[in-house]
Amino acid sequence: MLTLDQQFAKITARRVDLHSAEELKNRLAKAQAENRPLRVKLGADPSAPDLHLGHCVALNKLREFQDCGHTVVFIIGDFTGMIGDPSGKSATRPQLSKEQVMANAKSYQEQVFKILDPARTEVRFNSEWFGPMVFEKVIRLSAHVTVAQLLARDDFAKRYAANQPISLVEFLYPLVQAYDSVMVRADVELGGTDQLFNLLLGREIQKAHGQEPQIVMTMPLLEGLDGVNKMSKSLGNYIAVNDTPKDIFGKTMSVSDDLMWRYFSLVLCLPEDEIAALRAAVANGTRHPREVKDELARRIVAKFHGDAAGNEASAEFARVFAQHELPTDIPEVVLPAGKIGILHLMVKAGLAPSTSEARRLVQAGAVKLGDDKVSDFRLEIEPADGLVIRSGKRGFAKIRRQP
RNA sequence: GGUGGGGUAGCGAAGUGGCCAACCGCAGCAGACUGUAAAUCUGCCCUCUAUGAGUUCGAUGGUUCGAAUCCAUCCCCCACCA
Repeated sequence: MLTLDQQFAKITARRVDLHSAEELKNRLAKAQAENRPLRVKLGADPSAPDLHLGHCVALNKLREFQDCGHTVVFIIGDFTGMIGDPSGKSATRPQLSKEQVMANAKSYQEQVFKILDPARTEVRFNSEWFGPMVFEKVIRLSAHVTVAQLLARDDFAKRYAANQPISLVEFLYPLVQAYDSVMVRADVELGGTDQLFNLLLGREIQKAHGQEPQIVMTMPLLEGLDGVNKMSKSLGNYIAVNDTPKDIFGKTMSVSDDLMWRYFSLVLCLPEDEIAALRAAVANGTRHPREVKDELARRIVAKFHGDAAGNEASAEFARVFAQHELPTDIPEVVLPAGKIGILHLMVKAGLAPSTSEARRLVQAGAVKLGDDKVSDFRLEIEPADGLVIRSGKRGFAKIRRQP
């Protein structure tokens, strides 16, 4: 059992904002005195069931709360998901059917429990309270915020200044999220730094409902594979928790050296002093950055697929990219007898989306048949069984002749 | 309701009768360099039965030898004023 100070230290590690440290200490003490766990809330949008490492930053934190004995209240925003954004302006808020929402929620839970402890998690759907809500209540709720307050939110402020549209729906969503906190009686709410406004609004709305305001804590946003933007599905710079070990490993290896420390901290929750030691080792040349990154990648794979998968992915990676050997699992293309043009062969093998693209690849010198570089895109071959075509560094296909 | 500004390839953004498959930037892909790094440099970046052809510039119809560009109708978006 951790002391209150130990709990506090664990819980507040890596955070950005905390409102307020004082309140959190008091609340932790009170919880212990009353022998009840804190209720720690996290909201999830049910439109995108692809959980990635960016989401893990907050999930890891929730897990730390659980390890201290607290309860996570995981809210699935099915109500808002089913409304969507009727103005059609937001790609992140498509309108979803009940079935879709349920399906997404299910896969959400499967993914979330790779990190969270199901025994200490309460899953709630916000349609439970928003479904039956009457309009009068909505209006009363909206009376708690002013337009100026909303416009103070960073992204709204920017868009407003740039004459970009902001729909009323978007104005309403922070209120929805805030009211969730009231309904689940949240003690703490967690989010990325971009959520700060919404989380703080939760405090106001709770106070208005006679509740003690939740403690608000924000976590850093993890940069994605491009090293600049926050990791997100729409930018395609993400590592999904459901990616194959091979993909997780490969993508992690492409993270820049500068950024990898953040992955150690935010994804693996490695203590700061250990990270500092690793950095020092790399800086003074005792350890090679590639090797350290290999360890990072191995551990991330292990987190989701187990240690064995991590080691395997590492070995496979070394074999294919360091020693330039063929991977063990090359997809096969089944071909009938007869000649085939190289471009069509590539499209058929899934190495290029169109013959135009295949031609570009050939002209760029990216294509190899066996060990020979293909220099003429008009090349026609009589494909041999077992012949390997390569496209770039990571495209492989093996020919299989139809008998 | 009024006024003004818009809708161009994944995104942003030029082009306002032929030189336009459409400048440029970002993203993406490949090559070089490497540690599959990152950064940098170079090339590519609608499709195809491919030194040619086909389909693109909100939609439809029209003018013209020729339209992303002109005209008509329609659809959609944005800001400002009320």
